[in-house]
Amino acid sequence: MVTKQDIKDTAFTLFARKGYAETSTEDIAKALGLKKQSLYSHFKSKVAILCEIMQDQSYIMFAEIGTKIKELADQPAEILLSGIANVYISIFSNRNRLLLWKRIILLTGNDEYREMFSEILQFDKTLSKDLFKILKRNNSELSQHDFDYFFVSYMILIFGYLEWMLLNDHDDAIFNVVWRNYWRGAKRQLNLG
Amino acid sequence: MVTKQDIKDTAFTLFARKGYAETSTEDIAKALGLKKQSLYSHFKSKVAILCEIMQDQSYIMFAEIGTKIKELADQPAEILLSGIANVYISIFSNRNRLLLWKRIILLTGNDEYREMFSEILQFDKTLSKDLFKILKRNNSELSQHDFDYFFVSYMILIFGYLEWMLLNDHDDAIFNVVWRNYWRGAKRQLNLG
DNA sequence: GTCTATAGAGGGATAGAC
DNA sequence: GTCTATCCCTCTATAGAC
Repeated sequence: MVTKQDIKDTAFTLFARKGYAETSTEDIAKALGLKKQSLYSHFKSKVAILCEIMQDQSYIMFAEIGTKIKELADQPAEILLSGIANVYISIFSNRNRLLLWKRIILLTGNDEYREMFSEILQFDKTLSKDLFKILKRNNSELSQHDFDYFFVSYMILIFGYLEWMLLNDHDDAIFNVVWRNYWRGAKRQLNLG
Repeated sequence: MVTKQDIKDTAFTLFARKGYAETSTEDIAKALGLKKQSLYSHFKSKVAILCEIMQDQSYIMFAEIGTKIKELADQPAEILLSGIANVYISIFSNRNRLLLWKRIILLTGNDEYREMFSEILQFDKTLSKDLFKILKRNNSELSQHDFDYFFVSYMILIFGYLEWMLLNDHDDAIFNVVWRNYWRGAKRQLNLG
């Protein structure tokens, strides 16, 4: 017997590799040894499968990053920030997860799906607020303005590295070099250098 | 009368905003005031439209970056490298162009399209070779190994910023800050600092 | 929960008149 | 070069038997 989770796992892989529109309900069912009609006992529509998958995925991401922030809140800024960057990398070392997130970002370019995933993609707003509070604690001179500029370059580093991981495998040595060079500039933005 | 270029322009916009699979030949024809069957006098298939569009787009990109490299080959490294980064940004300030390129990268995750666009996406290999030659000219101590590490971080900066532009508009002030911080670390990688 | 049957819409593409 | 007519296929989804 096929469970809801089985369907989500299989659809996750297919949506990630082929794309949502390019994956038919028949593709999903076939991979599970089912007829496509049987999926409708578990989900009311195809898009409902994608929605549940993305809810699970965003929950995982929010939880992992939230945990790491709590764990490192009292550490020096570099430890905290490189720690969070490494959580992003560890989460998206799962190639299918990386592909699916990239696809979801582009789905929101389509009116039909814009509302559906916009909330999930706003996580950086939450992260920005949390980080500012923590960094301000150890450095009361830090202005919102300076932090905002820093945060953009921090996101660019992370998303740039994730983009690179689309075409290359993650490589700790490379990321460490990239991080060290990045941090040399960033710590000045945070008035730490 | 509708020209081939009209069809490419309209399809370009629709493919970029909705996605290739999500755009039907009828969508394209309707936007042009045509019946979908009329497109087949100009193109032999739907995918042929996408291929021609991407050939045009890659030609534009290769030409603009190639021209800038020649123009700045004798300038100091920072002028050359920030100049090329700015050409990328200027090219992809066209939001539809940025969306379409991101979609093409993901299309190659689909077996059906892998071969079709893999060549276009290898441009960074050419760029890497050209830049190494130029930088080596002014700094004969530069090793391939050091350059490779530098080049990864350079691509991460550019692609990270393009990713950021997906969700925000380009902002010269922000890019300049990001670039300055980046360059502080990068010039050491190139033994210039 | 899985199946068969089927609805009903929309997809890409071709033939041939004008 | 654009049209109408048409083909054949695939798609999502529902109804109802087991």
